[in-house]
Amino acid sequence: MSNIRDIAKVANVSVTTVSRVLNNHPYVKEDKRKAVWEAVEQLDYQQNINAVHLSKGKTSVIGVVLPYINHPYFSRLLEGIADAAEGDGYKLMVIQTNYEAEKEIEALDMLRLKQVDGVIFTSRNSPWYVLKEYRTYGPVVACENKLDEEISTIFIDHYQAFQLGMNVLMEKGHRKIGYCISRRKGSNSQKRHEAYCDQLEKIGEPVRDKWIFEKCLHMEDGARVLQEWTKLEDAPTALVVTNDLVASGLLLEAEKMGITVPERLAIVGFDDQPLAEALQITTIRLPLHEIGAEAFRQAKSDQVVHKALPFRLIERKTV
Amino acid sequence: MSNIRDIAKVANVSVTTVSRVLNNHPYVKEDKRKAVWEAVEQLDYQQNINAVHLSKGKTSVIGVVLPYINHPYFSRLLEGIADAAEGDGYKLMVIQTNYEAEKEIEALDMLRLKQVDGVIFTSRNSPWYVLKEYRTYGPVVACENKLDEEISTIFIDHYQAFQLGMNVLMEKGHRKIGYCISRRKGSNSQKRHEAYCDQLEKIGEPVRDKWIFEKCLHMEDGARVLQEWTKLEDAPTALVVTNDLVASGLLLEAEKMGITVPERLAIVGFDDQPLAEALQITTIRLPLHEIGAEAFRQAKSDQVVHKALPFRLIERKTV
DNA sequence: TTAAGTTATGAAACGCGTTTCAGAGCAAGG
DNA sequence: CCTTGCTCTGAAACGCGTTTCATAACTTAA
Repeated sequence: MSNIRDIAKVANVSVTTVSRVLNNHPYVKEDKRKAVWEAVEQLDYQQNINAVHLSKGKTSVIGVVLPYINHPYFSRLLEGIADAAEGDGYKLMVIQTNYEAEKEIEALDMLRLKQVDGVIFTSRNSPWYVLKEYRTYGPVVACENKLDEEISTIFIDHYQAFQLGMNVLMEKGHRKIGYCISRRKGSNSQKRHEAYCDQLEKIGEPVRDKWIFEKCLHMEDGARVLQEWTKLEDAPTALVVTNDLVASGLLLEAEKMGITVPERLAIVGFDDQPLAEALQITTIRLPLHEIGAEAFRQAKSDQVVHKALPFRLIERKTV
Repeated sequence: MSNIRDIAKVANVSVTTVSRVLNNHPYVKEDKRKAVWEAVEQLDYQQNINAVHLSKGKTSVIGVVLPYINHPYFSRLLEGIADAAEGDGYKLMVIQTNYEAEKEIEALDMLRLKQVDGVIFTSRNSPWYVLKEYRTYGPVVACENKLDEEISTIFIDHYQAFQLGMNVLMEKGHRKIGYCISRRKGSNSQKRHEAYCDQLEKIGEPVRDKWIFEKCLHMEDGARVLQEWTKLEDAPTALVVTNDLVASGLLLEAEKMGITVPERLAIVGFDDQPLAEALQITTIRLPLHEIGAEAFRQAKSDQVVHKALPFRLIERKTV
């Protein structure tokens, strides 16, 4: 393996000149330029990018933290990040965490150790202050509604989005409304819960714990919830559901059980994945791709910004 | 930012000793160990991983090439890779290519420049010899049925798997069978095509070009194909379909059009995604997660191995 | 003609952790 | 008492590209 100094010797110039030529800097005479390229050719020179990273103090790599790679919500976000990163000469390092704090720290440590220039949390388990602690090492961005002066955020207003979902149902006369969520802990989930409680209060309905279905993230979870729903003595007539995947599971299981949607059970999903279109699920479209793209832009910048993106209702046939 | 030499000064030892302490090597007296850790604490030392990478000549990062991040086939593969990489202290760099050759080269260049220790091609567009060219820079693995002495491969036998799909249909009396594929060019696709032709020949049926539906990868493509199918004068009675996603699109569109499955059109999918279970699609289960895991193992090893994994038919209600 | 640029080039310092090798000190085996 | 071998430590070399600074040569404006 030859290095830049070998090239310099063969081309009869200094390493500085070699570096200049390789990086297309000005102020190098044409003949030397040529000599350098010939030497590169002759010695089959391969740059060692790790030396560049060490020298420059940056890597043009962004770390992406996501709990589950194989889930359309996160896949779509990741795609948005990747599409934005591509044209910008950035690479992505993905860290699948399963919501384990250690894995999240591992991702943050990549920032601390200068392996990545920034970190994007598509979702998280670790407390907020942990992200802040690592802020000194570089940009950290989160995909949730927080206005922190150190950490950039990109989000949709989950309170309003959930409210919209509730309103659609209420306009159709529903008063007995439940909801599905992946985990209660998440900050986006909490916003949804607040909206849930507030909306119920407006119509004078109590919050019934049995109507809140946790651990709903995948299609199978939807099927499970439907089963639970059938066993409820006092069951809700409508559900606002984590995402389209869970909504699909719910809908398909309902079909199997001969439960008509929306007559006996109305469903509102989130995301507007292709699946929702195919199954004609009424849903709230979230600009996941754009959230990803903006998250990337934030991650490569040292400025702290906060941005909310719009969502909108897609009316189909489950309400 | 302090470095290892600063630590050495403060702790009154050599950099060698500091390095030994930080890496938990033996042969360091307890008092020096302590002095080093105290200095680390005092100076708030942060290792620069790029220096480590440069020095060691490896990064414990594997590059993963995939055409589309946001597709359950590739997501599931990636998940398998990630799960295997996790316990092994490896990180993953993902490159989304959209099947563009340049992007694939970019991924291979990361290997050449020592940014990654190995590269996994979950699918590719570039010709095979290109991968071989880069083999000198490190392990390259492909997820397709090729027995090359330089490049490791992990795959399922797509010829046999497709054959199985055809047989299931033929056993039910189908003779007019078509198929869907993402792109004809891929080597896995070609195996399927061979199987298709061979099986048709066995029953004396011709290969009808109109019964081969290309560019089928997503759910929407399934809906499109169903529409095309309805317009065919002489239409097949059964389709072997790219994957469960396309099969779902097909099935749901059929339902909308009032076309009964499997009576008027039988469908066999591939993968066995949760969606296939939910929609009761007969499919051929591919061990995608395990393919990913094995691909990772191959990518971190310099030995060239070839491995085929088993598949199996999951009979449900679309045949 | 002189001061002020502009072009061109290289020495040396910088970023930083790992590893080899040489050597010192000490204990166990013969 | 001597040899062998293990414990412990540090100097120096290694991996390698970038960048600053000094300098030289040549223009151009005044």
